[in-house]
Amino acid sequence: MSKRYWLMKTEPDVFSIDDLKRLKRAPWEGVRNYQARNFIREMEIGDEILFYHSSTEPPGVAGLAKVCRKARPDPTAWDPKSDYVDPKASPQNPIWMMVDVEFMRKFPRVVTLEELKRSPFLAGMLVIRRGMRLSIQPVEKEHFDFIAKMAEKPVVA
DNA sequence: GCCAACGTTGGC
DNA sequence: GCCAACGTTGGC
Repeated sequence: MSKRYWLMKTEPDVFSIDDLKRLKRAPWEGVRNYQARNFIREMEIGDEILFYHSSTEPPGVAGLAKVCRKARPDPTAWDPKSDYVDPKASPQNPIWMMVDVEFMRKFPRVVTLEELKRSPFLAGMLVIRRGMRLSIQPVEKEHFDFIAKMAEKPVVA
């Protein structure tokens, strides 16, 4: 199975690229959407991730990470103290899964959602679609590479 | 803070 | 199984 590419959204107030840089590796907890969960199941070690900051100003891709541990049950689903608790989940029926992710790098600048929308090359990316709330999305390698390059260049006005 | 878009829930 | 009501996401 060849390497795949993903975009993963997080609110930086909750978990940011700086948090991952400090921790080096971390479990990606709290995914509570079936479509996103199914993508988590497909992830392989070494898959690369666009680390996307949402609900912040500006929203955009803040850096890169990679999958460093395959999917396993997300124990926060049955932790009553967790914000992500789901009464239907239990150790016998975990429902929700998580992978561990490893820091690769923080971009010298955020590649903003606005820039992604403006780039003809990136037309068709899921993240720029109106109403797209999916927190984990597959990404084309060409788009992934292009965004990594954008991060190294100044914003085109 | 607003609200469009979408997912989930639950009555029927 | 339909679909209205409700809750959440996340850009703006």
